[in-house]
Amino acid sequence: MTSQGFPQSRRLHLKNDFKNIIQGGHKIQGYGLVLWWKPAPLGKEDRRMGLVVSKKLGSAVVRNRVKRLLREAFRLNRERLQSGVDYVFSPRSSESLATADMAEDAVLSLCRKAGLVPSLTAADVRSAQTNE
RNA sequence: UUUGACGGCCCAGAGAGCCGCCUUUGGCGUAACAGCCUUAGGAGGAACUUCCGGACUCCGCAGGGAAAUGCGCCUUGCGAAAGCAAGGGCCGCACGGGGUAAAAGCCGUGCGGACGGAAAGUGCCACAGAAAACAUACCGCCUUCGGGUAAGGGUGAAAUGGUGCGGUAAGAGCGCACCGCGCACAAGGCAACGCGUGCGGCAGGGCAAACCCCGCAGGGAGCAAGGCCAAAUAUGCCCAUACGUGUCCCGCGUCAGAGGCAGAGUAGGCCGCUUAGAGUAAUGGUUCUCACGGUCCGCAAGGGCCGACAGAAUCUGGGGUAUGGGCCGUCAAACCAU
RNA sequence: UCCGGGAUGGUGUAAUGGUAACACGGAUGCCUCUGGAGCAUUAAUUCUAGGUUCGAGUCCUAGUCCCGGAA
Repeated sequence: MTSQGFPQSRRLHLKNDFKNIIQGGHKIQGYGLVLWWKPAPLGKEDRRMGLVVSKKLGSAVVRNRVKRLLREAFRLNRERLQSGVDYVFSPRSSESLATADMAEDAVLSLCRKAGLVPSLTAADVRSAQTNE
């Protein structure tokens, strides 16, 4: 079950990374989210993910809640997403991301819309999970 | 017993499975990271607010004084300080009693009070009004026509004490009684204060959360404080080599910079920093069982749904605010029993 | 995290403690054949709650929200 782990190397935490992805990557909105994505630098086959949460979203409790749900949604569905890509999510509405199911739906739907969910891979992963 | 008000105290659901996160112990692993196994720990009563303190750090500073600024009834206790608590005094408001022609003074209960000074000075007091503090005072009243007067009228938040009797040309503390007020003495009290006695016909409007005066406190900034290490680039110095001078060496001079050093210091890193200790920021997700509370459905058994306020960032003492539940005490009302 | 500043019609700004003013915009009416222009009228919990004061947008206290600075 190591595929579901979410160590620090799979997260974005440098200011320059965020700058590059947001300014030089693709952008798509929907489901109460904004997603920027960009192919990762050479040699990085994994999927990395970052979060940008504005203070306008709500109090510290609300912001923490949304961050945790989005992190969980990404962690559980990481294998379905296109590899070798850096993802940056920014929630715009706390109401449309109130529960874990909603956050998972939003992340998957938005990535599918962006063409970042290879359908074959998704089926493979699903069958692999049921086999386990 | 129930409900409500006030005051005080306590908790901030519990257990288990799976998937994860942060810090950390000991190993494996790596050039160094990464990664894997393992040990221990991981949000609050308000962590919120940033309204007052303190520690700590840097800057300033001989000593003294003053200013900005803040605080302000008294005593005691706790405290480093801010502040908190208890008791007392005085003032205001409400209710009740008593009193009166009607009030007030008086007594009791409850609630509230940022509660030193307005006879040190300055300033402001709209509109209305004759006049808002300096009285040559309007209408009026009286008159011996020089003047006297502040009763009555009206304005206003506020008008140079109030009520009654006497008195007078008309009036007026002009005189008297009661009340109010000021000053002195003063039983008592640690004190704030003040039982009471005497004197004074009355000085005196309000605002100091206006400037100000008095007393007390009182340097400034804040962990993004501050300290350490330190690429690149620029600067300075040294210097192998090269060139010039010179017959040659030493020496002197010049250019370039492969090299070395220097102080300052940017990017960056570390310390400050924590038996939670981050630097895109951990403390989570999900399933089951039980408990508590609320709500809905149901005659009932039972079942469904929901779970307050809120998230550490140098540490720490208070104040304030938000909020779910429980316990205790006091008071009030209703019901039941005697 | 630490430290500053602010809040007045829909918007941008005024207002020695004394009737909340101005510009633009909105609505209604007049004028016009209709529209524009013009004229008239109209709309404010001065962020909220207490307090000081005769009287508070202004002074004081507490809270809410917004903006800014510091690596």
